[in-house]
Amino acid sequence: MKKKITLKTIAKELDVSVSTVSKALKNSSEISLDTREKIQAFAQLYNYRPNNIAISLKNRRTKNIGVIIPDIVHHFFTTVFRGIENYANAKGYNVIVCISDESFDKEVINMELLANGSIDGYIMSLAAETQKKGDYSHLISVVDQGIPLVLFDRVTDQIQCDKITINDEEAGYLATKKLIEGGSKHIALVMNENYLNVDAQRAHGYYRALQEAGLKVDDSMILRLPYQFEEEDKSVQFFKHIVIDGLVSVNEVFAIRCMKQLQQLGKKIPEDVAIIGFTNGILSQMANPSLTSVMQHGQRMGEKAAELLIDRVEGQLEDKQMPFRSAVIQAGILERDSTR
Amino acid sequence: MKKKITLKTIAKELDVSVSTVSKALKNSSEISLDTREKIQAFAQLYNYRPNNIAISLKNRRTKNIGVIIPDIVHHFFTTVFRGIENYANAKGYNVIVCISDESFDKEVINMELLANGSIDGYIMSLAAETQKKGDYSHLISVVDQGIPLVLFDRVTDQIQCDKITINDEEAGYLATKKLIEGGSKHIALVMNENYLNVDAQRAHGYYRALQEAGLKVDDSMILRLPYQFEEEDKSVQFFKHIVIDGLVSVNEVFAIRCMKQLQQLGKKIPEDVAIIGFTNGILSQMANPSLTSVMQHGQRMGEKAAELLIDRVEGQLEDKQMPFRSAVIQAGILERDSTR
DNA sequence: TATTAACACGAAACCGTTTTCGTAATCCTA
DNA sequence: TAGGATTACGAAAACGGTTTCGTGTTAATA
Repeated sequence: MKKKITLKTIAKELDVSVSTVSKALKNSSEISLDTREKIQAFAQLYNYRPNNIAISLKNRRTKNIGVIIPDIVHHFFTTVFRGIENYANAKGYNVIVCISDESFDKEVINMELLANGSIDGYIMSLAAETQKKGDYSHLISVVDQGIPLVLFDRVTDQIQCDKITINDEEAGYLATKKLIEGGSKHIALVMNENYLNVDAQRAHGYYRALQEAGLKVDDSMILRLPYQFEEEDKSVQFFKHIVIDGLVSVNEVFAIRCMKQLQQLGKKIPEDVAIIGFTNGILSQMANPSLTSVMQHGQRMGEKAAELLIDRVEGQLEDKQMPFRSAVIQAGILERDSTR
Repeated sequence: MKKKITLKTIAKELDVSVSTVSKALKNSSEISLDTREKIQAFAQLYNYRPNNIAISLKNRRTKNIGVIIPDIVHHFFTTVFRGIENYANAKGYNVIVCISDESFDKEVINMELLANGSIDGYIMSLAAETQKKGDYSHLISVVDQGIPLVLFDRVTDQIQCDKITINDEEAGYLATKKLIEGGSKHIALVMNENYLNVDAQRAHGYYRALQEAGLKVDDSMILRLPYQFEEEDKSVQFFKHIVIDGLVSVNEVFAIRCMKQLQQLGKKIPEDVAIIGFTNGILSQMANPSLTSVMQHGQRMGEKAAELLIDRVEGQLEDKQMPFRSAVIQAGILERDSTR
């Protein structure tokens, strides 16, 4: 087992000072070519790599970014994460991930865990519980300390920071309009039983489209589901009692779950009921019939989030004053076989 | 914006030495009760938190673990990751994730990125390209340096380290046997076109089950697919030319893809063709009919991997000599509606 | 030949902790 | 009251780098 090699080791071995070694390895012209070559050769031979931690301490920055997301087993977050990782790695940053599991407490603990110098900034999407509770003190504290923070998808007005979302209201509107254009008149909306700002936005769009088309807006057409699948699902009762010919879902999981139940009730998709979901994941692709869905461009969102964060982190180094930015990614509809 | 507060700040403010502050905050009896209380109160008031980086440098350990996986948009890896994160966080460790994207070069770069003190150890699953290439020098180098390494799922005999897998051969055997017991006689096997040790193991099990049942083993019954979906899929031709009544797939994505194509050819599942897949993900649950599958217990695997790694990291601190361990998680079959 | 400039390198401070060791001041004991 | 023991704290080294500022030696200039 090889021992770790440090500047000190090299210095001792070559009988020069630590500073000389450091400079030589940076190819500083302050050091004679002879010495430089000798030191570099030695370092190469023993495969010297500077200790990141020491450099972090010295520079007061880690080149790590912290990502806190509600869930990882979820196609949308997974694609966002891939985007973040992509961009960050290209810029020489590492990504530390924590999962809040939709829990407020876990979110707070995770932020604490990363707070003390482990990272240069956060990228987050709020836990459902946090949004419900409306308690953002942990975020405020971070922002107060001047630690860069980027919020994506599940954002809040309560915090002043960089944000990145899709145009949820409009996407909800367009999705609903798509069904209306296909001839649907009784359109259900399926959303999370927990309050989420994105769901609320999408619901606005849904309402707007209905009103514009002169269709009746009726709260009994709204189905709220838990994210975890339960056997005696509320949706079973819902579909038995409510007659619909269209369905908008705020995510693909609910859409597919509902599609299956409608099929079991003998409905044909899209002939009897047209369905459109959010999140264009593997589930949407593989469903039978495949699901028309709103593309959220998760990867692009992740890349943009990382870009905003790293911009700010590096801006801070030069004492640059930057206003907070809000980027909006335009969602698009990918038409497949579940709509007409 | 609040300035960062350090031991030095406190020391200066309270007119004591840094060492006194440090000890007082650890409640050392070396410091008088009076002074201790004063310092603790001050620290509390200004919300002092020790700098993790400085502690890492001092302790020569980071409490970070590096995870390198081929893909994150993949249910199995995602659940393993959740298990790792779970266990690690509970032990006070952070998780840094890198994605190799099945590429050898990226794997090497990612390892390098984390190599120099950023983490206390690695948890990895090999990229397809790495397994194909058979070049493990980057892993050898890590092991040589005495950095703990745990390999999961996609492992190799070439490296001496802790490993964790499922009983792939047997799972392949049982899956195939399940179809045979359901009456299937012409069973296809679908696997990745890239070489993966897990696929090879599962294929062994498949062969063994066929032989045991006296069924013909025929390489034309093996379909190799790219992980990325392509429109003019090889499988189309395959299913047109080969008559089958059973299908074993090494993952759920291939299984669902094939199921859909068979359905389009007018086959009934499971009456005409029974299907069983690996990876019990959301896709399997939501498919129509739902997919019988081999549960890989990804989360448990992740937890176990983290346990092995942290054990070794902390064992190293006490100079404990530990033999390398290989844990095997028993896979199980979850029967749903795609088999008879 | 005296003065200065250029060159090549080292000492030391610094980043924020922890920890060992030393030492004044007080206390107890014989 | 001299002696050792105890208490309460500080100085300094260490972790592994970077960087500023000297400084001794040689080379160039007047």
